[in-house]
Amino acid sequence: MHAAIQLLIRNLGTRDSLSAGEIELLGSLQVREESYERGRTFIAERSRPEWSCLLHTGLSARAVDLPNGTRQLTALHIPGDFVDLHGFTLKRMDHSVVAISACSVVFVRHSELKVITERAAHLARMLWLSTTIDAAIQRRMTALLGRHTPLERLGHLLCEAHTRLETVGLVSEGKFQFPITQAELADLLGLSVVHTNRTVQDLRSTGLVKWLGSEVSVTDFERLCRLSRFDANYLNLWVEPR
Amino acid sequence: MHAAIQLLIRNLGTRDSLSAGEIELLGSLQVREESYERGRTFIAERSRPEWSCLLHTGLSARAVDLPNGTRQLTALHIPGDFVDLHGFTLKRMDHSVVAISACSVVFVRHSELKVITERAAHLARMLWLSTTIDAAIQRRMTALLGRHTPLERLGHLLCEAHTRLETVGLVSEGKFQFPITQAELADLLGLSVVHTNRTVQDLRSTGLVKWLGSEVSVTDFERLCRLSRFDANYLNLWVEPR
DNA sequence: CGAGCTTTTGAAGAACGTCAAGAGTTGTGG
DNA sequence: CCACAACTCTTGACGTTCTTCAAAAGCTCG
Repeated sequence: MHAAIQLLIRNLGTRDSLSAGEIELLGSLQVREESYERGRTFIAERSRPEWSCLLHTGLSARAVDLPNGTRQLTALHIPGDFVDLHGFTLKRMDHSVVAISACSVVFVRHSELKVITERAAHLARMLWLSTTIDAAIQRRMTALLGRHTPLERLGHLLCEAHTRLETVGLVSEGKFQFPITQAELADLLGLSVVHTNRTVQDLRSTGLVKWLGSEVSVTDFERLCRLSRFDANYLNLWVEPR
Repeated sequence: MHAAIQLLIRNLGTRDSLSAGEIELLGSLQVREESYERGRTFIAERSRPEWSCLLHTGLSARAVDLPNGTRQLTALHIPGDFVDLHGFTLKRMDHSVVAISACSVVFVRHSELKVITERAAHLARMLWLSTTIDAAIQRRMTALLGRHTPLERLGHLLCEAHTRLETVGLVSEGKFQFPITQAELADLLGLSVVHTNRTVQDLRSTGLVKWLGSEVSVTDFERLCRLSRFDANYLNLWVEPR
């Protein structure tokens, strides 16, 4: 079984237990693996993919490009995320997907996903759940951009990254790799690069986070959550029949 | 068959054709109808509904309430929207749903939706699609708040409302009912009430829109789209096998 | 070592929020 | 049918936040 599929199983498994048959079915999916260098747009807006992609390693983001040359990154994805499952139902992309760091990505055929909806209803609901959790994350992002200060947005992003990375085993002693430039952060937070830089400095000066190069170390997660008004409820991190 | 279910069929039917059997299945769903006065929160954050709601008449919105007493409205819903289908997979609400105008709402049991996923895979994919289109709308909203001017946000909101209301037959001669206060608009656009008011006046002064009381009349949709950088692609308004 | 990125700093101006108050509108009860 | 209360919309003044522009400093990779 491909390691990316194992991450997906771990990801889904934090929301409901999967049967042996379901795990076997996921393991039997034919996958195509690709690697992309940093900055590469590997799924284009308006394209009609016949495969959905699952992030194996690295960071990727959904991007909405605007006519005036700027862009908004609307979501950040981590290993184990079934990034482009939305494309399975949407057919035509309304956004693009870019590699924030070097990425290794695994593709699954839509035709195989369709079979899952026909023969494995519970597993299909789990994949559906994966897209609705993405939507819940997107809602939180909307609220952050609409009604939160830059410092809260940045802190919230780190709280969320910390929490999600932990579920796939990519946090140790509060530390995790977070290879993203401040220009990309700016596109995520809806700020200018200059103000993003000042916000990063503000956050550093709280002492709750150490951030050197691409390594982030959260030294006081509890207080960072309070500062950022972060509450993990929306991530649905509990096991329950779905 | 309940009129709200007919609206849903019309809504889904703009994305793929439904078979007679699927329509019959939707028509056979047991529904519970409720009416709510303007301003009422009828699904609470953190609640665990066992029913999903479908908007029949009126406007409703998803709301994320913030600790400091403000809120962000993250989505606006119109008749025919299966507003709380997200709750079917999420189980516990990450946001609340409020009536923007007086609303009539129809509820469907999660247990019946579960049966659809087990016995009607294509219809289930259509419901899944409904939630991923919601997610696409949410992405657009995120981009609006992050990288668009207040005038573009407001214009885009009207373009989207116009387009979506048209698919359920609620626009005639460019006119539609849009019963929302400027305070609620402010919570949607991520602005203060004062600035929202000035933005509404800016939009009126373009002459592209007439907006008196709760009636909006778009006098030049094409130019309003260009002003707002609106492109309906993300609404998935074409029929295609899904 | 040097080119090209990334981060950082300063200064000036535009955009947006807040506060305060007046004008208009709607709904209700006498 | 009118009067009043409560909400909604509008305007002005002022302060803060954030962007833009420009440039320097630091870092990375050939």
